[in-house]
Amino acid sequence: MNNICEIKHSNEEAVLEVKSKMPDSEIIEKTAECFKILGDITRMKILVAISQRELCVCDLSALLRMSQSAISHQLRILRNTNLVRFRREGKSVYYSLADQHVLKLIEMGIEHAKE
Amino acid sequence: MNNICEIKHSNEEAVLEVKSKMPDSEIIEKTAECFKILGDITRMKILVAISQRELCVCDLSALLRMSQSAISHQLRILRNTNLVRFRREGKSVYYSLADQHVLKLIEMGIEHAKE
DNA sequence: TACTAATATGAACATTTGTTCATATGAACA
DNA sequence: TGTTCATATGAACAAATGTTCATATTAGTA
Repeated sequence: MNNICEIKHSNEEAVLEVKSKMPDSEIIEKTAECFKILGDITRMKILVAISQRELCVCDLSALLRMSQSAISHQLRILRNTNLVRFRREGKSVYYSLADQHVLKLIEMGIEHAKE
Repeated sequence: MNNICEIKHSNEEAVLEVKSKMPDSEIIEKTAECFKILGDITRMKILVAISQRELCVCDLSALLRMSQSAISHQLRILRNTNLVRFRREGKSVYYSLADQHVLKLIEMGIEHAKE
C-alpha cells in the first residue's frame, strides 16, 4: 500500500473534469514558489517596510533589529524572485518593491490576516 | 559584530518614519504565516483543484497521484488555517475553498506567476 | 594606495517541514 | 457485531530553510 492504488472508488468524472481545468503544473509550482518566498516573517517585514519607502540594507537592519548578514541574505532571495528592485547610491544599496502587483498581493495578505 | 551595533549610519529619520507606519508585528506574522501555508506545491495544487469543484480526499489523492496520508496531512494544515471548509457525506469528506477571499489570493498569485 | 563603511556571500549548524509507514477512528453495510 | 472503505493522525526520517560566523567585494575618502 501507500501508493496510489490504495484508492478504490474516487469519482473519476470529477477528477477528470478538474484535471482538464487545472492550470499547467508549471504555473501552479511557480505560484507556490512565489507564496513561499512571501511566507517568511523576516521577508514579509522587509517587504512591508519598503512598501512605505525605499530603504537601504542598514536601515532595514536597524528597523528589524537583525544582523546585516541575515537581512542581506533575505534580500538576495527577494531579488532573485523579482519581488524587489534595488539601486546603488554610493556605498548604500536601496531597495523597494518590484511593482504594484507585489504591493497588492501583500495588501491582500494583510487584509486576510486582519480578519 | 554580528549584532545590531555593527550598523553605524542608518538613516534614523527614515527608520523611525517607516516604523511608525508599520502594521502591528502580530499582523505581519499572521500574513507571513498565511503565505507560508500557500507556499507549498501540494497544498497549492489542492487549493487550485478544489477551487474548481468540491472534492473528497480520495479524489485529490487520485488527481495528484499522491498517497491518501500525504493529502490528508496537508488538508489538516489547510483546515487549521481556515483556508478550506469541509463536510462529511457518508464515508467521504468533501473539501472546498473557505471563501472568495482565499480564491482571490490564489488567483492573484497565479496571475503573478504567469507573467 | 591604504583604510573604512556598506553590502554580499559561502559554509556550517540548528530548526522546520513534508512525506512515508503504521495504525487509529468513523461510517456504512452485510 | 464484524468487516470494509474512507479518512485522520502519531512517529520517524530525509530534505529544505534561516541565521550566524567569517570573509569577500565594492565604493568612498584620507
